[in-house]
Amino acid sequence: MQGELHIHNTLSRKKEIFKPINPPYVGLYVCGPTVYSDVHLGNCRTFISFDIIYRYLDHLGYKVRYVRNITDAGHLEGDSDIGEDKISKKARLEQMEPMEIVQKYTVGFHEVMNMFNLLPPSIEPTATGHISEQIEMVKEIIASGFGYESNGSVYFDVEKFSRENNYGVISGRTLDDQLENTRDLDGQDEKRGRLDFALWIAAKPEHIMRWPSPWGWGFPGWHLECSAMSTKYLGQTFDIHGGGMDLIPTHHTNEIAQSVACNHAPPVNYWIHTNMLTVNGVKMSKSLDNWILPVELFTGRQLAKDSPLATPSQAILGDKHPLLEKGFSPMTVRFFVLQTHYSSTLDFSNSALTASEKGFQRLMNAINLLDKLKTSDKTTSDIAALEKSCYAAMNDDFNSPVVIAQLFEGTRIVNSVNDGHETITAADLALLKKIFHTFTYEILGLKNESTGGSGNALPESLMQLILRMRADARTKKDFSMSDLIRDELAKAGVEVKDGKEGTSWIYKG
RNA sequence: GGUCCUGUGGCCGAGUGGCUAGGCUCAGCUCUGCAAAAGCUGCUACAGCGGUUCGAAUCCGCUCGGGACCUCCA
Repeated sequence: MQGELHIHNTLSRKKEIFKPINPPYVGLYVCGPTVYSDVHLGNCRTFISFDIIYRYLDHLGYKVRYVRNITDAGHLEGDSDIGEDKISKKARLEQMEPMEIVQKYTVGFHEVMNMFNLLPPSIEPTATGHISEQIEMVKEIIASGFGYESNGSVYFDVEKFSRENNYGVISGRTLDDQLENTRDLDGQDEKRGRLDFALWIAAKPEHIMRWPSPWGWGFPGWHLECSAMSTKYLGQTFDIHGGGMDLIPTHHTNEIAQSVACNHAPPVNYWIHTNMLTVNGVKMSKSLDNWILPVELFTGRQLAKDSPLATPSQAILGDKHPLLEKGFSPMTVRFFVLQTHYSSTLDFSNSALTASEKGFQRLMNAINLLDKLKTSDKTTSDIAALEKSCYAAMNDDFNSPVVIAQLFEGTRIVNSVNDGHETITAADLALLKKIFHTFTYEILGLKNESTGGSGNALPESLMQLILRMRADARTKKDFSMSDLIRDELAKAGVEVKDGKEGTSWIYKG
């Protein structure tokens, strides 16, 4: 009824018709954050993108098991497999237990996801909670001949794997190309091949985060957790795996190799990768100094240097942020993100955010008007066609910008009916309401932040009183009084809108 | 250096062979005590050069610009 869903698959670099392995069940795995620092806006962009993918699959009636991991161990600092665990390092620097670091940033992550109105995943497994599964997987890989031990660490033999498998199946790169263009890294004596990566890493006694294994005390390699946990919860081959496109050449390449070596089956049917968020055309990343934290974006101010906790509710704010002219609400940011397709780079700028803020308010105003529209015996616009266009857009690889364009067509209809330029039947109005609610709230996951018109009883009755006094003043041509009321309300964040049917108001904050 | 992606109107941003995307800005009009809101109208673009085609922003080639990955990164 809603047509076929097409998904751009990184493996084929083409849009393919989505066919689940075991309908109506769908397995969806997304690489989650490493909780050693705050999530920045670029991370949020990816998770927002997969939130609408999850929501739309759910809307289509699929029973989705959405797994998004928390990486709380095994992610190395530096550019080789001999560095320090990022969480251990942060714990040492902040003089905290590693699990305190993990807890602190996990709580912050959840709070931000909540502000952006993301649905929680079905399962949110942690790497440290699945050490034994990872050890079992390493054993399997060694047994299949693709892993080898060296001084208490275990490495994956990429060249051997490549003889029978396409190691670069997802990156599109050949082994020769990768061998030629890989830097020589220090301290790799333990590895047989320069592309080999760590499955298990031996830890020195002073290392805080370490676990016993058949190869001695150590901790798992970064790529292993996703293979182990996706296999455990979604099976050896599952439907969709997602993540940022910067994960393709290393993390996902190695993840596929491990899974194939262990399970002898391709792990994933559809790979979805989101593009990067840029600032002035350059990727926002943790290593560059151009990142913006959600709490900074919401307030327009910089996080104070001595802010103890990075959860938005506990943050201490300092001066105005150099990249921000003002603060933008979470839903404005979410709307801004969804106005670009997930596969395109999204460039951050104040003017683009401001444009989205106004557009989003216009959309919300139209939704607020829906309940006040008068119906007649004829509809002048094709509402059914609008619904069809919305589904067509979502089915075309989750094209949220086009869905939004359709919702603005709906906005135009609502406003025209409200102005008396167009008419709508009761049945079509019901359909129009359904379209707005389904796509704006349910699928795009937006919510109305402003409380205007019909909201709480007390502010509503107070506002009606004030607006009646203003109307009286206007009737008596006491315009200095009516304008004073309007201007003072504006200062308080309340915008009054005079229409043919009287005056309405909205709180803009 | 290698691999890949990309260049759309004042700004953001869809669109992969023919049919006005959309948002924001700006100008005019309608409505209005004025303003705002809303509606209508206008500004009608596809980096440059060449090729394929009846027809290209869309396919191919070259040139120029931007970016990503190759090292931790969503």
